[in-house]
Amino acid sequence: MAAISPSIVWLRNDLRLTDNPAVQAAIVPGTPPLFVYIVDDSDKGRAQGRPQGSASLWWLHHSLAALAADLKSRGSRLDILRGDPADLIPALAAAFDAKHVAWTRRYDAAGIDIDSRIKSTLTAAGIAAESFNGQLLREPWTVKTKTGGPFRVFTPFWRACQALPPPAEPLRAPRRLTAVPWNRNAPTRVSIQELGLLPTKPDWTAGLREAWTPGEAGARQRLVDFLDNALLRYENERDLPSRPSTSRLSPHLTFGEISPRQIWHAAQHTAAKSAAAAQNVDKFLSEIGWREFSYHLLFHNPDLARKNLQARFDDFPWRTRASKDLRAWQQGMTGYPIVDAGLRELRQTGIMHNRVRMIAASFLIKHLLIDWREGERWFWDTLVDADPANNAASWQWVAGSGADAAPFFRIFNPILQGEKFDPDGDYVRRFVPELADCPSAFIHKPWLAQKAELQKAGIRLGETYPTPIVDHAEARERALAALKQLKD
DNA sequence: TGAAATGTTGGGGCG
DNA sequence: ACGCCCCAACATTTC
Repeated sequence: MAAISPSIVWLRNDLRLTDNPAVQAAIVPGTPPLFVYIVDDSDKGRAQGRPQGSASLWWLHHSLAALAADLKSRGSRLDILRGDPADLIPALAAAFDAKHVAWTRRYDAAGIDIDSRIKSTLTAAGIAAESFNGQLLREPWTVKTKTGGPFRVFTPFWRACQALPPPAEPLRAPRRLTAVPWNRNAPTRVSIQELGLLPTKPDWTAGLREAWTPGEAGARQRLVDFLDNALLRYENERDLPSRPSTSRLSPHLTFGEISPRQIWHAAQHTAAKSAAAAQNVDKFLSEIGWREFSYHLLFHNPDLARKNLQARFDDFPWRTRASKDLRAWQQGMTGYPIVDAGLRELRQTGIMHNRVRMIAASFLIKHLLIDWREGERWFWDTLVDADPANNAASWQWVAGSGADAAPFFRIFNPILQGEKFDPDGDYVRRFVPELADCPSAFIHKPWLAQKAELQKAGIRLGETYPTPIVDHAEARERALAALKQLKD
Protein backbone atom coordinates (compact mmCIF):
# COMPACT_ATOMS: atom_id res chain seq x y z
CA MET A 1 0.00 0.00 0.00
CA ALA A 2 1.33 3.38 -0.95
CA ALA A 3 2.05 5.60 2.02
CA ILE A 4 -0.53 8.32 2.57
CA SER A 5 1.10 11.67 1.99
CA PRO A 6 0.73 13.74 5.13
CA SER A 7 0.53 17.46 5.50
CA ILE A 8 3.23 18.94 7.68
CA VAL A 9 2.56 21.32 10.54
CA TRP A 10 5.73 23.13 11.43
CA LEU A 11 5.26 24.28 15.02
CA ARG A 12 7.41 27.06 16.40
CA ASN A 13 6.26 29.68 18.86
CA ASP A 14 2.71 28.38 18.63
CA LEU A 15 2.91 25.34 20.89
CA ARG A 16 -0.81 24.69 21.11
CA LEU A 17 -3.54 22.75 19.33
CA THR A 18 -6.46 25.07 20.10
CA ASP A 19 -6.90 28.10 17.88
CA ASN A 20 -3.91 27.17 15.80
CA PRO A 21 -4.71 27.90 12.14
CA ALA A 22 -1.71 25.89 10.93
CA VAL A 23 -3.03 22.86 12.78
CA GLN A 24 -6.50 23.51 11.44
CA ALA A 25 -5.22 23.79 7.88
CA ALA A 26 -3.54 20.42 8.12
CA ILE A 27 -6.68 18.61 9.23
CA VAL A 28 -7.81 17.35 5.86
CA PRO A 29 -9.53 13.97 5.55
CA GLY A 30 -7.16 11.41 4.11
CA THR A 31 -3.98 13.39 4.80
CA PRO A 32 -3.02 12.91 8.44
CA PRO A 33 -0.83 15.71 9.73
CA LEU A 34 2.75 15.37 10.82
CA PHE A 35 3.62 17.69 13.73
CA VAL A 36 7.20 18.86 13.63
CA TYR A 37 9.27 21.09 15.89
CA ILE A 38 12.77 22.07 14.86
CA VAL A 39 15.49 23.26 17.19
CA ASP A 40 17.42 25.57 14.94
CA ASP A 41 21.05 25.49 16.02
CA SER A 42 22.12 27.94 13.36
CA ASP A 43 22.71 31.44 14.60
CA LYS A 44 20.39 33.07 12.11
CA GLY A 45 17.50 30.94 13.20
CA ARG A 46 17.10 32.45 16.60
CA ALA A 47 15.04 35.50 17.16
CA GLN A 48 17.27 38.55 16.77
CA GLY A 49 20.09 36.20 15.81
CA ARG A 50 20.87 35.16 19.34
CA PRO A 51 20.25 32.12 21.49
CA GLN A 52 17.39 31.94 23.91
CA GLY A 53 18.21 32.28 27.58
CA SER A 54 18.38 29.34 29.91
CA ALA A 55 15.06 30.23 31.58
CA SER A 56 13.36 30.20 28.20
CA LEU A 57 14.98 26.89 27.36
CA TRP A 58 13.62 25.41 30.59
CA TRP A 59 10.17 26.58 29.56
CA LEU A 60 10.60 25.24 26.04
CA HIS A 61 11.45 21.79 27.36
CA HIS A 62 8.29 21.59 29.41
CA SER A 63 6.12 23.17 26.76
CA LEU A 64 7.31 20.65 24.18
CA ALA A 65 6.69 17.84 26.64
CA ALA A 66 3.16 19.09 27.26
CA LEU A 67 2.45 19.38 23.56
CA ALA A 68 3.85 15.92 22.90
CA ALA A 69 1.56 14.51 25.58
CA ASP A 70 -1.44 16.36 24.13
CA LEU A 71 -0.74 14.98 20.69
CA LYS A 72 -0.19 11.49 22.02
CA SER A 73 -3.50 11.52 23.87
CA ARG A 74 -5.16 12.35 20.54
CA GLY A 75 -3.45 9.50 18.77
CA SER A 76 -0.70 11.52 17.14
CA ARG A 77 2.88 12.47 17.89
CA LEU A 78 5.30 15.38 18.09
CA ASP A 79 8.46 14.84 16.07
CA ILE A 80 11.48 16.91 16.99
CA LEU A 81 14.41 17.58 14.72
CA ARG A 82 17.60 19.48 15.18
CA GLY A 83 19.31 21.49 12.46
CA ASP A 84 18.61 24.09 9.82
CA PRO A 85 14.92 24.28 8.90
CA ALA A 86 15.88 25.50 5.42
CA ASP A 87 17.27 21.99 4.87
CA LEU A 88 14.98 19.99 7.11
CA ILE A 89 11.56 21.18 5.99
CA PRO A 90 12.12 20.47 2.28
CA ALA A 91 13.83 17.18 3.19
CA LEU A 92 10.85 16.16 5.31
CA ALA A 93 8.40 17.10 2.59
CA ALA A 94 10.35 15.03 0.09
CA ALA A 95 10.71 12.02 2.38
CA PHE A 96 6.99 11.90 3.13
CA ASP A 97 5.86 13.10 -0.28
CA ALA A 98 3.96 15.86 1.54
CA LYS A 99 1.99 18.25 -0.61
CA HIS A 100 1.24 20.79 2.06
CA VAL A 101 3.24 22.56 4.79
CA ALA A 102 1.69 25.02 7.22
CA TRP A 103 2.95 27.27 10.00
CA THR A 104 2.00 30.41 11.88
CA ARG A 105 3.99 33.55 11.30
CA ARG A 106 6.76 35.12 13.29
CA TYR A 107 7.72 38.76 13.02
CA ASP A 108 11.41 39.14 13.77
CA ALA A 109 13.55 39.92 10.74
CA ALA A 110 15.66 36.75 10.91
CA GLY A 111 12.59 34.55 11.22
CA ILE A 112 10.74 36.28 8.39
CA ASP A 113 13.76 35.85 6.17
CA ILE A 114 14.08 32.13 6.87
CA ASP A 115 10.38 31.51 6.42
CA SER A 116 10.08 33.31 3.12
CA ARG A 117 13.08 31.42 1.72
CA ILE A 118 11.58 28.12 2.76
CA LYS A 119 8.26 29.10 1.27
CA SER A 120 9.89 29.77 -2.11
CA THR A 121 11.81 26.50 -1.99
CA LEU A 122 8.65 24.56 -1.26
CA THR A 123 6.57 26.38 -3.82
CA ALA A 124 9.22 25.77 -6.47
CA ALA A 125 9.02 22.07 -5.63
CA GLY A 126 5.28 22.08 -6.17
CA ILE A 127 4.46 21.93 -2.47
CA ALA A 128 1.83 24.25 -1.03
CA ALA A 129 3.31 26.31 1.79
CA GLU A 130 0.83 28.27 3.87
CA SER A 131 1.50 30.69 6.68
CA PHE A 132 -1.09 32.05 9.08
CA ASN A 133 -1.60 34.64 11.75
CA GLY A 134 -1.61 32.69 14.99
CA GLN A 135 0.06 35.03 17.49
CA LEU A 136 -1.54 38.46 17.05
CA LEU A 137 -4.95 40.06 17.06
CA ARG A 138 -3.93 42.10 14.03
CA GLU A 139 -1.24 41.55 11.46
CA PRO A 140 1.17 44.49 11.81
CA TRP A 141 0.74 45.57 8.19
CA THR A 142 -3.04 45.76 8.43
CA VAL A 143 -3.15 48.54 11.01
CA LYS A 144 -2.46 51.86 9.31
CA THR A 145 -2.68 55.55 10.02
CA LYS A 146 -4.85 57.78 7.89
CA THR A 147 -1.91 58.36 5.60
CA GLY A 148 -1.27 54.66 5.26
CA GLY A 149 1.87 54.46 7.41
CA PRO A 150 2.62 52.55 10.61
CA PHE A 151 1.63 53.98 13.98
CA ARG A 152 4.22 55.44 16.31
CA VAL A 153 1.92 56.28 19.22
CA PHE A 154 0.10 53.68 21.24
CA THR A 155 -3.29 55.27 21.87
CA PRO A 156 -4.29 55.91 18.25
CA PHE A 157 -2.82 52.53 17.31
CA TRP A 158 -4.97 50.70 19.81
CA ARG A 159 -8.00 52.73 18.89
CA ALA A 160 -7.49 51.77 15.26
CA CYS A 161 -7.17 48.11 16.27
CA GLN A 162 -10.41 48.23 18.18
CA ALA A 163 -12.22 49.89 15.29
CA LEU A 164 -11.48 46.89 13.07
CA PRO A 165 -13.92 43.98 13.00
CA PRO A 166 -13.52 41.80 16.11
CA PRO A 167 -10.96 38.97 15.97
CA ALA A 168 -12.30 35.67 14.65
CA GLU A 169 -13.65 33.09 17.08
CA PRO A 170 -10.90 30.73 18.27
CA LEU A 171 -10.55 27.49 16.35
CA ARG A 172 -11.23 24.21 18.10
CA ALA A 173 -8.47 21.74 18.78
CA PRO A 174 -8.60 18.52 16.76
CA ARG A 175 -10.10 15.70 18.80
CA ARG A 176 -8.77 12.57 17.23
CA LEU A 177 -5.69 12.36 15.08
CA THR A 178 -3.88 9.63 13.22
CA ALA A 179 -0.17 9.15 13.68
CA VAL A 180 1.94 8.99 10.56
CA PRO A 181 4.62 6.27 10.75
CA TRP A 182 8.09 7.77 10.54
CA ASN A 183 9.78 7.35 7.22
CA ARG A 184 13.25 5.82 7.14
CA ASN A 185 14.35 8.35 4.51
CA ALA A 186 13.38 11.25 6.69
CA PRO A 187 15.87 13.17 8.84
CA THR A 188 16.72 11.69 12.22
CA ARG A 189 14.55 12.69 15.16
CA VAL A 190 15.72 13.55 18.64
CA SER A 191 13.93 13.19 21.94
CA ILE A 192 13.09 16.14 24.13
CA GLN A 193 15.66 14.90 26.65
CA GLU A 194 18.35 14.75 23.99
CA LEU A 195 17.86 18.43 23.30
CA GLY A 196 19.48 19.10 26.66
CA LEU A 197 17.37 22.16 27.38
CA LEU A 198 17.34 21.70 31.14
CA PRO A 199 20.19 22.91 33.31
CA THR A 200 21.90 20.08 35.14
CA LYS A 201 24.52 21.24 37.57
CA PRO A 202 23.44 23.19 39.31
CA ASP A 203 19.72 22.79 38.81
CA TRP A 204 18.52 26.25 39.73
CA THR A 205 15.00 25.77 38.40
CA ALA A 206 13.14 24.99 41.62
CA GLY A 207 11.72 28.52 41.66
CA LEU A 208 10.53 28.15 38.09
CA ARG A 209 8.87 24.80 38.74
CA GLU A 210 7.05 26.24 41.69
CA ALA A 211 5.83 29.31 39.82
CA TRP A 212 4.75 27.90 36.48
CA THR A 213 2.94 25.17 34.56
CA PRO A 214 4.18 25.42 30.98
CA GLY A 215 1.91 24.03 28.29
CA GLU A 216 -1.46 24.67 26.77
CA ALA A 217 -3.48 23.33 29.70
CA GLY A 218 -1.51 25.43 32.17
CA ALA A 219 -2.03 28.49 30.01
CA ARG A 220 -5.78 27.99 29.81
CA GLN A 221 -5.98 27.39 33.54
CA ARG A 222 -4.07 30.59 34.17
CA LEU A 223 -6.46 32.56 31.99
CA VAL A 224 -9.53 31.12 33.70
CA ASP A 225 -8.04 31.72 37.15
CA PHE A 226 -7.24 35.27 36.28
CA LEU A 227 -10.64 36.12 34.83
CA ASP A 228 -12.50 34.35 37.63
CA ASN A 229 -10.45 35.44 40.63
CA ALA A 230 -8.25 38.44 39.93
CA LEU A 231 -9.88 40.46 37.19
CA LEU A 232 -11.98 42.68 39.44
CA ARG A 233 -8.85 43.77 41.26
CA TYR A 234 -6.84 44.29 38.11
CA GLU A 235 -7.21 48.02 37.66
CA ASN A 236 -6.56 48.81 41.32
CA GLU A 237 -3.88 46.27 42.09
CA ARG A 238 -2.01 45.50 38.92
CA ASP A 239 0.76 47.89 39.96
CA LEU A 240 1.30 46.26 43.34
CA PRO A 241 4.03 43.64 42.93
CA SER A 242 3.17 41.83 46.14
CA ARG A 243 -0.36 41.13 44.92
CA PRO A 244 -1.19 38.28 42.54
CA SER A 245 -3.42 40.55 40.48
CA THR A 246 -1.75 40.39 37.09
CA SER A 247 -2.58 37.71 34.57
CA ARG A 248 0.90 36.15 34.40
CA LEU A 249 0.05 34.97 30.92
CA SER A 250 3.12 36.48 29.25
CA PRO A 251 5.31 33.35 29.00
CA HIS A 252 2.36 31.33 27.79
CA LEU A 253 1.87 33.93 25.07
CA THR A 254 5.56 33.94 24.25
CA PHE A 255 5.50 30.24 23.50
CA GLY A 256 2.11 30.42 21.85
CA GLU A 257 0.46 28.08 24.32
CA ILE A 258 -2.49 30.40 24.18
CA SER A 259 -3.42 32.92 21.52
CA PRO A 260 -4.40 36.55 22.00
CA ARG A 261 -7.65 35.69 20.21
CA GLN A 262 -8.52 33.17 22.89
CA ILE A 263 -7.69 35.74 25.56
CA TRP A 264 -9.69 38.43 23.79
CA HIS A 265 -12.81 36.31 23.47
CA ALA A 266 -12.65 34.92 26.99
CA ALA A 267 -12.21 38.45 28.32
CA GLN A 268 -15.17 39.73 26.32
CA HIS A 269 -17.28 36.96 27.75
CA THR A 270 -16.29 37.99 31.28
CA ALA A 271 -16.79 41.68 30.49
CA ALA A 272 -20.45 41.03 29.80
CA LYS A 273 -21.04 40.08 33.44
CA SER A 274 -20.88 43.55 34.99
CA ALA A 275 -19.80 47.10 34.39
CA ALA A 276 -16.92 46.62 36.81
CA ALA A 277 -15.78 43.54 34.93
CA ALA A 278 -16.01 45.42 31.65
CA GLN A 279 -13.87 48.24 32.96
CA ASN A 280 -11.19 45.88 34.21
CA VAL A 281 -11.27 43.90 30.98
CA ASP A 282 -10.69 47.13 29.14
CA LYS A 283 -7.58 47.80 31.21
CA PHE A 284 -6.37 44.26 30.81
CA LEU A 285 -6.88 44.14 27.05
CA SER A 286 -5.00 47.38 26.64
CA GLU A 287 -1.96 45.48 27.94
CA ILE A 288 -2.57 42.94 25.20
CA GLY A 289 -2.73 46.05 23.04
CA TRP A 290 0.79 47.03 24.13
CA ARG A 291 1.96 43.60 22.99
CA GLU A 292 0.30 44.19 19.62
CA PHE A 293 1.93 47.62 19.45
CA SER A 294 5.34 46.11 20.20
CA TYR A 295 4.94 43.68 17.32
CA HIS A 296 3.77 46.51 15.12
CA LEU A 297 6.96 48.38 15.99
CA LEU A 298 9.17 45.32 15.51
CA PHE A 299 7.69 44.52 12.12
CA HIS A 300 8.19 48.05 10.90
CA ASN A 301 11.57 48.45 12.64
CA PRO A 302 13.44 45.14 12.31
CA ASP A 303 16.40 46.53 14.32
CA LEU A 304 14.23 47.36 17.33
CA ALA A 305 16.48 45.48 19.77
CA ARG A 306 19.66 47.11 18.49
CA LYS A 307 18.91 50.54 17.14
CA ASN A 308 17.42 53.58 18.85
CA LEU A 309 14.15 54.48 17.21
CA GLN A 310 15.08 58.08 17.90
CA ALA A 311 18.42 58.69 16.24
CA ARG A 312 19.29 61.54 18.62
CA PHE A 313 20.02 58.86 21.21
CA ASP A 314 22.77 57.41 19.03
CA ASP A 315 25.29 59.81 20.55
CA PHE A 316 24.13 59.44 24.12
CA PRO A 317 27.11 59.29 26.51
CA TRP A 318 26.40 55.88 28.03
CA ARG A 319 28.89 54.74 30.61
CA THR A 320 30.80 52.03 28.83
CA ARG A 321 33.13 50.91 31.60
CA ALA A 322 30.55 50.29 34.27
CA SER A 323 30.70 46.52 34.42
CA LYS A 324 30.78 46.56 38.19
CA ASP A 325 27.55 48.54 38.36
CA LEU A 326 25.97 46.40 35.67
CA ARG A 327 26.85 43.33 37.63
CA ALA A 328 25.44 44.74 40.86
CA TRP A 329 22.21 45.47 39.03
CA GLN A 330 22.04 42.01 37.49
CA GLN A 331 22.62 40.35 40.83
CA GLY A 332 20.12 42.52 42.69
CA MET A 333 22.82 44.19 44.80
CA THR A 334 22.30 47.88 44.09
CA GLY A 335 21.31 48.77 47.63
CA TYR A 336 17.88 49.99 46.49
CA PRO A 337 15.48 47.36 47.84
CA ILE A 338 12.73 47.63 45.21
CA VAL A 339 15.27 47.36 42.39
CA ASP A 340 17.07 44.45 44.00
CA ALA A 341 13.84 42.61 44.75
CA GLY A 342 12.88 42.86 41.09
CA LEU A 343 16.14 41.52 39.76
CA ARG A 344 16.09 38.71 42.28
CA GLU A 345 12.51 37.85 41.42
CA LEU A 346 13.68 37.64 37.84
CA ARG A 347 16.46 35.16 38.57
CA GLN A 348 14.36 33.13 40.94
CA THR A 349 11.11 32.86 38.99
CA GLY A 350 12.02 33.86 35.44
CA ILE A 351 9.71 36.82 35.53
CA MET A 352 9.47 40.31 37.03
CA HIS A 353 6.36 42.26 37.88
CA ASN A 354 5.66 44.87 35.24
CA ARG A 355 5.80 47.86 37.58
CA VAL A 356 9.14 46.69 38.94
CA ARG A 357 10.46 46.16 35.42
CA MET A 358 9.92 49.84 34.79
CA ILE A 359 11.62 50.83 38.04
CA ALA A 360 14.55 48.47 37.53
CA ALA A 361 14.99 49.48 33.89
CA SER A 362 14.83 53.15 34.74
CA PHE A 363 17.46 52.60 37.41
CA LEU A 364 19.89 50.91 35.02
CA ILE A 365 19.42 53.49 32.30
CA LYS A 366 19.09 56.69 34.29
CA HIS A 367 20.78 56.13 37.64
CA LEU A 368 23.63 54.04 36.26
CA LEU A 369 23.63 55.56 32.74
CA ILE A 370 24.13 52.12 31.25
CA ASP A 371 22.98 51.53 27.67
CA TRP A 372 19.45 50.12 27.57
CA ARG A 373 20.71 47.36 25.28
CA GLU A 374 22.65 45.88 28.21
CA GLY A 375 19.43 45.61 30.16
CA GLU A 376 17.53 44.31 27.16
CA ARG A 377 20.12 41.55 26.76
CA TRP A 378 19.98 40.59 30.43
CA PHE A 379 16.21 40.36 30.35
CA TRP A 380 16.41 38.34 27.14
CA ASP A 381 18.69 35.88 28.87
CA THR A 382 16.73 35.53 32.08
CA LEU A 383 13.03 36.05 31.40
CA VAL A 384 10.76 33.11 30.68
CA ASP A 385 8.63 35.54 28.69
CA ALA A 386 11.59 36.90 26.72
CA ASP A 387 9.93 38.17 23.58
CA PRO A 388 11.70 39.87 20.68
CA ALA A 389 9.03 42.54 20.33
CA ASN A 390 7.90 43.24 23.89
CA ASN A 391 11.35 43.24 25.41
CA ALA A 392 12.98 45.55 22.89
CA ALA A 393 10.03 47.92 22.64
CA SER A 394 9.69 48.21 26.41
CA TRP A 395 13.36 48.93 26.99
CA GLN A 396 13.29 51.63 24.37
CA TRP A 397 10.16 52.98 25.98
CA VAL A 398 11.86 53.36 29.35
CA ALA A 399 15.04 54.76 27.81
CA GLY A 400 13.05 57.42 26.01
CA SER A 401 14.57 56.39 22.69
CA GLY A 402 11.50 54.54 21.48
CA ALA A 403 8.10 55.24 20.05
CA ASP A 404 5.62 57.00 22.30
CA ALA A 405 8.32 56.73 24.92
CA ALA A 406 8.65 58.15 28.39
CA PRO A 407 10.66 61.36 28.17
CA PHE A 408 14.21 60.98 29.36
CA PHE A 409 13.66 63.36 32.26
CA ARG A 410 11.04 61.04 33.73
CA ILE A 411 13.30 59.44 36.30
CA PHE A 412 11.74 57.03 38.74
CA ASN A 413 12.68 57.61 42.35
CA PRO A 414 13.21 54.02 43.57
CA ILE A 415 12.36 55.01 47.14
CA LEU A 416 9.10 56.74 46.30
CA GLN A 417 8.11 54.06 43.82
CA GLY A 418 8.76 51.43 46.45
CA GLU A 419 6.75 53.28 49.06
CA LYS A 420 3.91 53.88 46.65
CA PHE A 421 3.59 50.42 45.17
CA ASP A 422 4.98 48.19 47.91
CA PRO A 423 3.88 50.19 50.97
CA ASP A 424 4.39 47.45 53.55
CA GLY A 425 7.48 46.10 51.84
CA ASP A 426 5.98 42.64 51.40
CA TYR A 427 7.49 42.28 47.96
CA VAL A 428 10.92 43.40 49.14
CA ARG A 429 10.82 41.10 52.16
CA ARG A 430 9.96 38.16 49.97
CA PHE A 431 12.78 38.54 47.48
CA VAL A 432 15.39 40.30 49.64
CA PRO A 433 15.18 38.13 52.74
CA GLU A 434 18.09 39.87 54.43
CA LEU A 435 15.74 42.84 54.86
CA ALA A 436 12.82 40.75 56.10
CA ASP A 437 12.90 42.22 59.61
CA CYS A 438 13.55 45.81 58.57
CA PRO A 439 10.92 48.21 59.96
CA SER A 440 8.39 49.19 57.29
CA ALA A 441 9.27 52.85 57.62
CA PHE A 442 12.76 52.10 56.26
CA ILE A 443 12.17 49.05 54.09
CA HIS A 444 12.76 51.13 50.95
CA LYS A 445 15.59 53.22 52.43
CA PRO A 446 17.40 51.13 55.04
CA TRP A 447 20.44 53.42 54.96
CA LEU A 448 18.37 56.12 56.66
CA ALA A 449 17.44 53.94 59.64
CA GLN A 450 19.13 54.22 63.02
CA LYS A 451 21.98 51.80 63.35
CA ALA A 452 20.47 50.29 66.46
CA GLU A 453 17.23 49.70 64.68
CA LEU A 454 19.00 47.92 61.84
CA GLN A 455 21.01 45.88 64.30
CA LYS A 456 17.80 44.71 65.91
CA ALA A 457 16.64 43.53 62.47
CA GLY A 458 19.91 41.70 61.89
CA ILE A 459 20.99 44.10 59.14
CA ARG A 460 24.53 45.35 58.77
CA LEU A 461 24.66 47.65 55.75
CA GLY A 462 27.64 46.97 53.58
CA GLU A 463 27.82 43.44 54.96
CA THR A 464 24.45 41.68 54.95
CA TYR A 465 22.96 44.09 52.42
CA PRO A 466 24.73 46.65 50.23
CA THR A 467 24.74 50.37 50.78
CA PRO A 468 23.34 52.18 47.72
CA ILE A 469 25.81 52.02 44.82
CA VAL A 470 24.75 55.52 43.74
CA ASP A 471 23.10 58.38 45.58
CA HIS A 472 19.65 59.01 44.15
CA ALA A 473 19.82 62.80 44.08
CA GLU A 474 23.31 62.82 42.56
CA ALA A 475 22.41 60.18 39.99
CA ARG A 476 19.32 62.11 39.05
CA GLU A 477 21.31 65.28 38.49
CA ARG A 478 23.86 63.37 36.43
CA ALA A 479 21.12 61.92 34.22
CA LEU A 480 19.48 65.29 33.69
CA ALA A 481 22.85 66.77 32.75
CA ALA A 482 23.29 63.98 30.21
CA LEU A 483 19.88 64.84 28.82
CA LYS A 484 21.10 68.33 28.05
CA GLN A 485 23.97 66.90 26.03
CA LEU A 486 21.41 64.91 24.11
CA LYS A 487 19.65 68.03 22.96
CA ASP A 488 22.86 69.70 21.72
C1' DT B 1 2.59 54.07 33.05
C1' DG B 2 7.20 60.96 37.39
C1' DA B 3 9.73 63.80 40.51
C1' DA B 4 11.17 67.96 42.24
C1' DA B 5 10.92 72.78 42.30
C1' DT B 6 8.11 76.53 42.42
C1' DG B 7 3.73 78.93 42.95
C1' DT B 8 -0.82 79.58 45.20
C1' DT B 9 -4.21 79.32 48.63
C1' DG B 10 -6.31 79.20 52.97
C1' DG B 11 -6.60 78.11 57.90
C1' DG B 12 -4.87 79.10 62.27
C1' DG B 13 -1.57 80.86 65.76
C1' DC B 14 -0.02 84.96 67.41
C1' DG B 15 1.30 89.67 68.44
C1' DA C 1 -10.20 92.68 65.36
C1' DC C 2 -6.73 92.55 62.26
C1' DG C 3 -2.63 91.75 59.67
C1' DC C 4 1.30 88.94 59.51
C1' DC C 5 3.62 84.78 59.20
C1' DC C 6 3.94 79.89 58.90
C1' DC C 7 3.08 75.98 56.56
C1' DA C 8 0.34 72.27 54.91
C1' DA C 9 -2.21 71.13 50.91
C1' DC C 10 -2.82 71.50 46.47
C1' DA C 11 -1.69 73.20 41.64
C1' DT C 12 1.55 74.39 38.11
C1' DT C 13 5.86 74.36 35.93
C1' DT C 14 10.21 72.55 34.88
C1' DC C 15 13.52 69.08 34.32
